[in-house]
Amino acid sequence: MELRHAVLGLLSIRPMSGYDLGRAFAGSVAHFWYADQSQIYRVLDRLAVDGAIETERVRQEKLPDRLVHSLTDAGRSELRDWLISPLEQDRPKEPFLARLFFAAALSDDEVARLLDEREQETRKVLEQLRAIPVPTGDRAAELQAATLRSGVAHAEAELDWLDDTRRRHAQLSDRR
Amino acid sequence: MELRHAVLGLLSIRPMSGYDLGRAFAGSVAHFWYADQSQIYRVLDRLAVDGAIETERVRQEKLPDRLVHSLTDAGRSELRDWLISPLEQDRPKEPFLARLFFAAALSDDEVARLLDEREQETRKVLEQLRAIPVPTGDRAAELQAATLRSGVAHAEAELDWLDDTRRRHAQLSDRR
DNA sequence: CGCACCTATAGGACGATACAAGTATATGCC
DNA sequence: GGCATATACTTGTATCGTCCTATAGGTGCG
Repeated sequence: MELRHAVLGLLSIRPMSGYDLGRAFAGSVAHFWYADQSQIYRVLDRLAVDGAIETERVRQEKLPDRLVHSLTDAGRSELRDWLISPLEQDRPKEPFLARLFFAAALSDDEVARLLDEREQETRKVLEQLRAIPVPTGDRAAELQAATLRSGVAHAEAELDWLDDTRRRHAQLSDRR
Repeated sequence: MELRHAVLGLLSIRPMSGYDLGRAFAGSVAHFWYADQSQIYRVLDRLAVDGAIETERVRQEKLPDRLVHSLTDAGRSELRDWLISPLEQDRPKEPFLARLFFAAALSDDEVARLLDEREQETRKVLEQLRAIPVPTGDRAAELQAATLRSGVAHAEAELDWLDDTRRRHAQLSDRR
């Protein structure tokens, strides 16, 4: 049900086509939400059936028509209800941490490689976050900017932790 | 497919019943993996069919029999292959950040409440992490302890970010 | 006895998801 | 024309995940 809310949220900002939504999930909200293309359209179908959105076909020159979706009052109301509802229960699934937890079967080199790979990914995420234009100007923009700062803070914490973990792991290797 | 790997990982530590696995997912690995009870048994069934585990019925006094599952060579090999395979692509789904991103429709109080609730959850997570006994003694234990330290580092980063975000939000409210 | 809780395992129904494949139009290049 | 890329939308299918339900045995309490 959660992609539904993310889509409602994006449509609250402005009316969008499925393709626009796909681009948003690949860009401006990629730091906190991923969505698969086929899922996006499925969610839109359901939202339309439920009366949460309405759809207008917009013709374009030299490009295929777009189906532009906008929130209905019901959709806006549903979004608001979700925003003020209790936070979801945290149900972590962290493959990297799982790998590290069970990594005793690996050699020191293999563990070091795992940590290196994680660092590379983390630095890449940090770059991507820094490439997202920071919204400015009003309260909505500030709230959006806060999500980017969260991403940066967590990536930086991860890099610090990686340094620490590498140091500890190296000491353990030396002692063995 | 990822719960499968987590189960293989746990069984690499020692043979366990489905119930034991359930307790591990609620306890010693809760900080990085959640698993639903019914999924656990389903995964075990599949692992057995695939030859990755073998199962022994163990009788107990005053308690029901247990079905204790242990890794086969194939299962151990599968786990190892996963551990050294490339890291999974990060596909975030962060309901809290989504809520914050789309929170312009909320009042200042409602936003503040959202941040408060997030803080409470984060403090709870921190407590839970601190309640997990820190494994010590060997390399495997150190790797496991590293995952706990990651959890703590991220929770602390989150609390810092919350302070900062609250401050910024308060300033914005004052200016409005 | 019923209830609560624990140990222990299993399945149903439904929705969500990942990954793959498909359709259509347009432009540019070989 | 075929291929690549972009814009735009759609569907198939197997698996996964959630939440609910069920079974069985044991202990302790009112």
